[in-house]
Amino acid sequence: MGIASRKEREKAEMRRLILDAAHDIFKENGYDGLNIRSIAERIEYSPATIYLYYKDKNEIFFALQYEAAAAKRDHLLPAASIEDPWMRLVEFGRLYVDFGLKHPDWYDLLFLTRAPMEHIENQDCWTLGMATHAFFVETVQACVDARYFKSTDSATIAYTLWCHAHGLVSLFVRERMRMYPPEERGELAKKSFAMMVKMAESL
Amino acid sequence: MGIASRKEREKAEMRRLILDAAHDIFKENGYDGLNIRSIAERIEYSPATIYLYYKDKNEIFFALQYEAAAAKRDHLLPAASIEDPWMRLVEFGRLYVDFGLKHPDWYDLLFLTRAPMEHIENQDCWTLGMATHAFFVETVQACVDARYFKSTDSATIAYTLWCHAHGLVSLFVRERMRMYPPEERGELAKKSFAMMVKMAESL
DNA sequence: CAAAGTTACTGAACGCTGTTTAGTAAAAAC
DNA sequence: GTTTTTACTAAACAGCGTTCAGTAACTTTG
Repeated sequence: MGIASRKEREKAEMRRLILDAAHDIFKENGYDGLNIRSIAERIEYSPATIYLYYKDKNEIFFALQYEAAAAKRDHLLPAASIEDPWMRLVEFGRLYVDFGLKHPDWYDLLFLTRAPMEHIENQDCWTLGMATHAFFVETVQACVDARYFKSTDSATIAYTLWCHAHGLVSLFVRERMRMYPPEERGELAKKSFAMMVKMAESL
Repeated sequence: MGIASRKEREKAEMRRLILDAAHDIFKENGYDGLNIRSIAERIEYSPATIYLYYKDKNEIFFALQYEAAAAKRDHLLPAASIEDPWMRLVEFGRLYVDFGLKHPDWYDLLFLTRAPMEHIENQDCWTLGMATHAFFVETVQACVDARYFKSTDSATIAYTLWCHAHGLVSLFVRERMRMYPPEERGELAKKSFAMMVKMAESL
């Protein structure tokens, strides 16, 4: 029992060690700088060893995505405690955009990476993301229930708001805003968010 | 003179040959399937020959981006002839989303690829994209001038509309809509676009 | 405690990328 | 006809994800 459980613990520790290294490298050098050999070098093991703990690079990628999803959830958490559904929705949106602009690499990992989406539905990161998304949709539904909107199509409302926020962050993250001077971009994002809130009020 | 100009012509033809091959491979196998060796094989030259006509893969990538930008411009062209600025704006938006959903690979190439953005401002594809973007902003301005909106901040209006359209297409292209059944996605996109139009009317 | 069996790890390789270099054969210039 | 320039390629390099045979340490067994 003792030895078996120690082995199990060591296995988990090693997986953690690998993931932490991957995490650090990703933060320092982005997705492109992250490769098996760089992880191996950092933890002072051979590249082959990585494969004894993770099936392939995708598995590490999914684990990283989970970290990002958890960070996003934590970032949005303060909004959850706001009583008024409309205020909660606005703050949720503000924090969503804030997360994207503050952590472009993580937002990228979560929403803009092409990577291995094949079976992402079965991954923890997807489950976690879904929970956050469900909370968002529920908040919109709460607004509908409280007659904050004329429209009652909460699904479309939620989706439309998400499209705007996601588009806003995506244009930032993938640097498609070069037609606007860098110093104006933040202001423009704020104005656009405010405009969207205003528009939603008269929805 | 004769020989020099023939050589020049042959050089241009070869560049065209390479680009067409790259274009076909991209359409068939996506960005990931596109590599120097596959281009070389298709045109029946050695990989090294490619480098006599294009500095590196990025240069081919930029040329492809230009093709995509041209295809997008052509797709949006029908909107340009609509007299009424508001009708023109709505049709422009509709066609923009339509282009993204019909040609996800090209939209990806234009707006979602991480790739070499360093000096894209100097590239033809950027210039072309800017022209299209300028037309869009001008249309919004025309709407403002014709008092279609209460707000007069045309820059923010244009940006907000773009964010929504871009977000909508991006979520499709990068497959982040798996929480919605496939058969509902198209309908949801349509509803969301209609909602955004409605919201813009009361802007 | 020693022998046998199992586990953890690695060096070296494979096949795939983008890219460079040295060399060759044909075309052009003289 | 000789020399120079051009067009092209085979082979290699470095870096990637991944696999495999082999080794050394640890665990179990007698």
